[in-house]
Amino acid sequence: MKNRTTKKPEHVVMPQGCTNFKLRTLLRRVARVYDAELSQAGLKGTQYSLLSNIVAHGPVRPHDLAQRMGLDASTLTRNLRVLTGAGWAVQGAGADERSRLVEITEAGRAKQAEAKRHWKKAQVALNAMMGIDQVARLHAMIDDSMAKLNLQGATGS
Amino acid sequence: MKNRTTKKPEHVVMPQGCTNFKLRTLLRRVARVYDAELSQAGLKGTQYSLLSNIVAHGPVRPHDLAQRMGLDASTLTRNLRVLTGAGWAVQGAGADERSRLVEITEAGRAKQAEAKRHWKKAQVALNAMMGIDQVARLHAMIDDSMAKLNLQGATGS
DNA sequence: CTACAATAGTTGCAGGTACAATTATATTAT
DNA sequence: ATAATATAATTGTACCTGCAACTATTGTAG
Repeated sequence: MKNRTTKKPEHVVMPQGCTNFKLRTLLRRVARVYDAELSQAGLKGTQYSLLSNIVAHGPVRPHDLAQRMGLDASTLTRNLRVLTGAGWAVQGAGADERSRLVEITEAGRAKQAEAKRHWKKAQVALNAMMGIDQVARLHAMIDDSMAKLNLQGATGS
Repeated sequence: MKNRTTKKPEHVVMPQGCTNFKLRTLLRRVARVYDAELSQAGLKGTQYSLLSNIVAHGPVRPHDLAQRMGLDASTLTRNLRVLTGAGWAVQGAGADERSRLVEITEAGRAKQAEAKRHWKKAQVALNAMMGIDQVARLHAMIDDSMAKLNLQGATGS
């Protein structure tokens, strides 16, 4: 008899389970890989991301930084506090009296460079564990998902 | 002339960017959809997941619950505290003197049932925003990724 | 000029997360 | 039986996260 599974159906199955939970679980698992490696440079994955973003796009206003990273402004305030406390970034005066400008310090630039080597090792390790094709497809899917969600989230007025 | 793109290449592009950061950003965005809806039942997405897991698999040992959900045991201790504090779950004596048994209460069962309607609305909303095929593919990719990561993570000795 | 609205950043609150260390109990080797 | 080891849960510490409310400043309508 013919194998039914070989005839792939156009009608895709309804998604089973909770996207939120699945995503959360995967993030926890993935973050462990990065955190284990980055801890050797004294950083968490979140801190590395923030530091790198400042290196790449600073000097920058907190507001724009939060926007770019998809963070709540209040979260950024606190995450930034860790970096400034370590002397890796500073808050200067902005064009406005109400805004500031976040800048990287020399120590911050050095720390980011050091941590980048560890980040690379973690990324390569993940690529090896998941398969490089799978990682590339995951990235593409995340990018696409973000684009669609941000479209819907924008106030269309 | 022939279209080059129709000849799909075996060599896939190197993944660009940081999987950890991308995943984290997407989770934050997705969690907003669920949390906004679930807040109408007085729950966070994480609490709903935990509550549902206890409903589905309880009575259960904290250790097994943490394992099943991919949570650190210490995290579970604290997350559980929220549910027991609200009277949605209780910790009974386990078979052992060192272990416990987590059980749902009637109030907990009712709350989960109430919250499930909101969860469903959030999931349907996400399906609509991202496209149902995309969500199904994302789920499949997450499941596959988790399987590969957990294989590598297991101590092969 | 003044009331009102928009923008930028912070704080209060509540909770999520994990690693290291600790406490208590149970199992196993000698 | 006792010491060494393994298992289960918790606590200490530090950080991540977002919503609501607040302060301060800037922009705008009257």
